[in-house]
Amino acid sequence: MASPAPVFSRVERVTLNGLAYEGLKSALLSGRLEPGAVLTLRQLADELGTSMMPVREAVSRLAAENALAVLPNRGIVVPQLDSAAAADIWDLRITLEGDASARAARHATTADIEQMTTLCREVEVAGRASDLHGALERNNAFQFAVYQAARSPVLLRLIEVLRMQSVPHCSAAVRVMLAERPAYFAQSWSNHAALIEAIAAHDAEAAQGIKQRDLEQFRAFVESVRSRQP
Amino acid sequence: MASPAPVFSRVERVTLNGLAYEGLKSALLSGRLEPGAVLTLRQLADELGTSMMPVREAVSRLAAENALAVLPNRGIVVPQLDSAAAADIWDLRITLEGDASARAARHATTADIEQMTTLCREVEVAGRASDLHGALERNNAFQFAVYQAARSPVLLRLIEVLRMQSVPHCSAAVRVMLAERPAYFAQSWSNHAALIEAIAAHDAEAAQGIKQRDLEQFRAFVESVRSRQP
DNA sequence: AATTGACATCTGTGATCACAGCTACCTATA
DNA sequence: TATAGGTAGCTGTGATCACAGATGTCAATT
Repeated sequence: MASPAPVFSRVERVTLNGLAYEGLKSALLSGRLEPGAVLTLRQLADELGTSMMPVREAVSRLAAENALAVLPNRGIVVPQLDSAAAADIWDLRITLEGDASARAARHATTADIEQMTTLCREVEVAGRASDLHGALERNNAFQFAVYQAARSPVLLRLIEVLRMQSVPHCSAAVRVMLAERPAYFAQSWSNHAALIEAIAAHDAEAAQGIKQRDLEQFRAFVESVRSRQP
Repeated sequence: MASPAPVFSRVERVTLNGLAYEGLKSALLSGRLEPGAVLTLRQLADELGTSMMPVREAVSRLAAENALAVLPNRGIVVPQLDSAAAADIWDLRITLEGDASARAARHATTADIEQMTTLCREVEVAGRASDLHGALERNNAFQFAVYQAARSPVLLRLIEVLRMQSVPHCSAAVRVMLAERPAYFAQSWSNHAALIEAIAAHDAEAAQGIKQRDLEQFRAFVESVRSRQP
């Protein structure tokens, strides 16, 4: 039942191309890039200490995933979503992240649940310490721990792609939340606790419902902030 | 209500990079590339009459989408899915293509339904004329016409990504089907007719169910062929 | 004073070159 | 004859260069 004793972890080739991609992906997923922000290949290459070549392939990938947009001879921009595109992505996020939560409830191991619990507690600790940036990061890690437990690499990848488009669109709202509404955070903790509970009970439908309601709530919040400050 | 009279269609920049990507995507989606087939950048560049540069960016994108795999210093290969990966992709195809069919039922216009009907009839005509390759191509066009009617560019893109991984895995089974089981085709026509009917009636649940059953059937067929000839 | 034109400067795109890594073939050895 | 070792010929990766296109500035013109 256990694997036959993995003495060595498989070595994986690392390319500058891949590093550039991971760096940009992480910047997008953690909300460090604002919509409308303009980058250039040369600037990114300088920051990475490489030539333009690896960066342009990374950007090319991100552009294919609509996570970045290339302005012909003007630079690279983080796309600004109109409301139709945003709604499109929200709907799919709710479908797929709900689905992933349900699958996590079906397949999560004890170790998975332990990790979720740990991360969830770390979010809480960071929140209480008013380390909001840290709380956000832990929060992200928690959610991806859930999706990882779904045991579907393809689904995980799709969720990543959707989030790379969605997160920048939410970053303004997140800033508002951190500044004005730390109470909103507390609510999300209780959501997380309920989610873990459902997953631990292997109740797929409950997990899916909790996650979807959580996302709907957040979506409504983001939209209310956007309508307030256009 | 109508748009304000578009006199000129927006010009779109075309790059060799994009052309290479589209060419490879089309080859994958139409089943012209077998799993295990090995390509090289230089060969692809020669075929396109360009340098390696545009090709490698296109390949880089496809590799990021798991539609191609890069063997470090050995070439580029169309991935062979193990049964776990195949099951993963099938599950998601059934979810998302079912979802798209439901959305199509909600949003399809008269023009959409007309186009579906036309394409469906063309599949039938090609099938009767024993133009199996043409029938396959029309069949693909029909399905994407449905998904296009879902009015969700993001969902359409996700389906494309999944299909690029799935189609090569099915190509052997499709070959068997064309050779030995043309009757299977007839069945798919009736599925298509029922799907159009449900969409025309704006019955989202029915459309979703029909599409999902259709895919389950095809999945079972593909798996039976694979287990027969490993 | 307003408008038009040209130019300097920046961008991404594509081509070419250099290089390290992996295979597979082939030879020399036991 | 079987095996080990070396080498030649591929591969993708990365760097550098050349170029066309878009933009914003600034001056000349009306």
